[in-house]
Amino acid sequence: MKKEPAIRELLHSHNLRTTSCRQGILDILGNSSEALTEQDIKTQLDSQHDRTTVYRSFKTLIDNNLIHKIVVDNNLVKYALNPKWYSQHDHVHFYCKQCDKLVCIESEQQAGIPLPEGFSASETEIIIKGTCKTCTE
Amino acid sequence: MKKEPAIRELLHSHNLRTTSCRQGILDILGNSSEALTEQDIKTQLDSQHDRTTVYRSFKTLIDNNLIHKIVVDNNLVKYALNPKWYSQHDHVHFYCKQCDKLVCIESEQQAGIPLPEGFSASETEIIIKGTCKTCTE
DNA sequence: CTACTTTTGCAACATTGATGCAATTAACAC
DNA sequence: GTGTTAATTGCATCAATGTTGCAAAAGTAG
Repeated sequence: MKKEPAIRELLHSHNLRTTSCRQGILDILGNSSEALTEQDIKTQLDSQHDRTTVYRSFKTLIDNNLIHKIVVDNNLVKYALNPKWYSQHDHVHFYCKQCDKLVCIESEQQAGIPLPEGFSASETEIIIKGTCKTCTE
Repeated sequence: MKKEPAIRELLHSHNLRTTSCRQGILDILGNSSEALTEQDIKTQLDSQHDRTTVYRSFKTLIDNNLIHKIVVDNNLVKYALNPKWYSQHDHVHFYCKQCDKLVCIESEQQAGIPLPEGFSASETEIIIKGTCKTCTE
């Protein structure tokens, strides 16, 4: 759970001003164990903001590597705070088809998919779909 | 390279009528070694079709597992014919950051990403980004 | 508090996904 | 080939989202 001074500091360290929209987004995502949709976040924001402002806030935060965006099934869009291990490991997302939840999973193990001759990989995006723990029980 | 009778037969086996739009899309994708954007396909179609028709044709073909859709970087959308091995193996896409090409890669090896307790996977979507053979040379 | 720079809100526009409905077309039987 | 029927198209229309320009408002440093 991120507190205001921490958020302020985080933004400041990226040369970003502390605005209620950015602060709210980071706070909401920081308190969530799963990725959230734009709607989820908008309804949780205490102050109303223009659509463009929210859009630009997402963009700024993404550009500064504070959050990231995940698209599932080509149309479901969710956002998540970048975890501490964000850049160290392969980034894997798990999507539960039953409850629609999307969570980030730390994967220390390289996926290790063999590529044809001459191809070289720099990034790998993985979305695993299935059933989460809660829905299995 | 798919010929018209083959396409007709393919559509028929899925209880779909042979329309010039569907036929055109399948023909174009069948002759392409890479995934194409909606624009790519539209410009290659000989007859003009309404936006909705093309949209619905994609939808129908996707629903019937004849083609699939790939989203890269959350905004680039491409379509590809479903290869013969489509359902047998993990489906891996390779996206070349330099030339923007997107190709399907057959991956016999399971990605084998470890999931937390209680989570079970049914599908895995993988996009590998990097440099393709042509751009490396 | 002031000055300066960033950020917001609004207008505006493009693209894409999606649906209802009447007109058109494909497929099948004859 | 013609006719019948059901699928498909084209058009209108709407919602959601991405994007930009610009003047007003707000954040920050001194």
